[in-house]
Amino acid sequence: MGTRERRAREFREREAYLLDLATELLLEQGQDAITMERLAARGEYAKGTLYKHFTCREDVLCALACRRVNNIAAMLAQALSQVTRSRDRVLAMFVAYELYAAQHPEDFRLTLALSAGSLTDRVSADHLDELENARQSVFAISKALIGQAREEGDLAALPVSEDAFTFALETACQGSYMLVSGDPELRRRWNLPSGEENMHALASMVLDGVGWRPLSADRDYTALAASLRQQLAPVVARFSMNPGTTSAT
Amino acid sequence: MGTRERRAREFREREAYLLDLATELLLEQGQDAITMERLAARGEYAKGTLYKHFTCREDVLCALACRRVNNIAAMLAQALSQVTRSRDRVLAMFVAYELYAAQHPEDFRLTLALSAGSLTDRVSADHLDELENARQSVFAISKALIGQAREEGDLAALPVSEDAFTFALETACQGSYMLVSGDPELRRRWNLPSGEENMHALASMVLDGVGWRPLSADRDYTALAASLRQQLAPVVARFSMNPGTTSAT
DNA sequence: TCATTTTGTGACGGTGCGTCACAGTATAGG
DNA sequence: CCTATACTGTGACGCACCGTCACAAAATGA
Repeated sequence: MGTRERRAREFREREAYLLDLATELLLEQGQDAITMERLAARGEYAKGTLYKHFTCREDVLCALACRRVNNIAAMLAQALSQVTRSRDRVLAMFVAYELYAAQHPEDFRLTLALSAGSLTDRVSADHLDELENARQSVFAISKALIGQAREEGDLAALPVSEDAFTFALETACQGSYMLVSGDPELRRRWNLPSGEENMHALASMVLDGVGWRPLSADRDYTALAASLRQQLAPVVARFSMNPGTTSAT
Repeated sequence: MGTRERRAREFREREAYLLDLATELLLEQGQDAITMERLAARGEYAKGTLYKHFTCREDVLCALACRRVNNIAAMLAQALSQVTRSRDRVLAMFVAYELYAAQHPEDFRLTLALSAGSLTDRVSADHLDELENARQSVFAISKALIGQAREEGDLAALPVSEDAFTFALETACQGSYMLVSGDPELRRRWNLPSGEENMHALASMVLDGVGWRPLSADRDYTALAASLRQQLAPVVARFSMNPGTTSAT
């Protein structure tokens, strides 16, 4: 009698169910609406049961963020498969990020909220680990791109370690979306042609600065970005935020 | 009889007093400790009075952030006055930011928390405006540097508008500190030589990429950064977070 | 069938928010 | 100096949410 296994499975399924509920709340009313109270009221389990899965409210947000980050990683992987040359792929990554951010501003809000409070204290070690792993898988994508570029001879020397460069790329990307999504008016105030254009310009500068070939002088990345935007829109849209996307089956 | 004026002055003084209290709470117990409840309990005014000044809790955080941003702007201005050449000054700005971030991690937390929730709804228009102005004054510093570089012929052409470039610089800087201060373990996991070194490397890449002279090949910015770090430490420390720093007198 | 273990519950004490009717105090006019 | 009026300050109140815990219900297996 596999009682043990069945119990474990049911537990996982219920967690997925609860996270689906949380996702609904997030989409309908924003992250502040994700409360233990409402989760219990809307779903079929009482508050006490919720605390069998999550140590606290932040733990729910953390688990939710984890799903999202995994989803982003999958989305990026798919987007990158559309082009071949390493620098084109970097651009594809930026474009995909941008499209995703436009479709799911709440995702970034979630990330910010988690960064703002100190997680480590109250969140369960399990969910924290899971989130960290998910983040690693996103970073791994950038890192693989750098590896590819070096192999193919498009990127000769780096002034810093590959890890540090990976980190810098991600950092710049997320920082930009933070400012933009944090205050939608910011873009207007600063006469930024558009969030996208700005990001690509920054990316161009960094990549040119580091000598990642073909340099922007040798290839029309603006045009490429435009066409990628067309091409990737449906791909990104497929990774929407509807509940269950990343649930176990 | 300047009754009107006196009242207005007293009002401003009380607001400063309340923000001093909030700062104490922030320093002692973190931003979650800043509640209307405790502010009223610790200070000499009742809750109802607090709501004469602030529309809600977030409004307090907003006003507090405003003070901080102004303080950072002042600090940066001072730091930049230590060197003359434009690109050196950019480096000084990065170093100053870094030193400040190390000394006041709570500042960044505050910024993140404000970006995570939608301010515009509940925060008073006054405080929001003030915060926006404060931010502008920080951006203005970066922008002035770009102006200087162009005037002096150290920066020929930009692939984007000056505003966009300014924005990109700030963005990258803040994004990095977000990731680092959000999760102190991140640095360790990624074998980042150090947060500073990483930031400077990124800055170097961007500045080289955009052709801001002298290029890093022509000048030892690593050594300059190290010496700036020594030189600026006491300057930055002077702009500490003790209450009243930015109060009206 | 029933003792035992596991799972699920929701009432409870506590904290914090934002409001509002009222108490207290200053101002100015008589 | 007194009083009517306007302004300022208050804290109790209703509400929402958190996280806990003693107990109820159900599943297990002997």
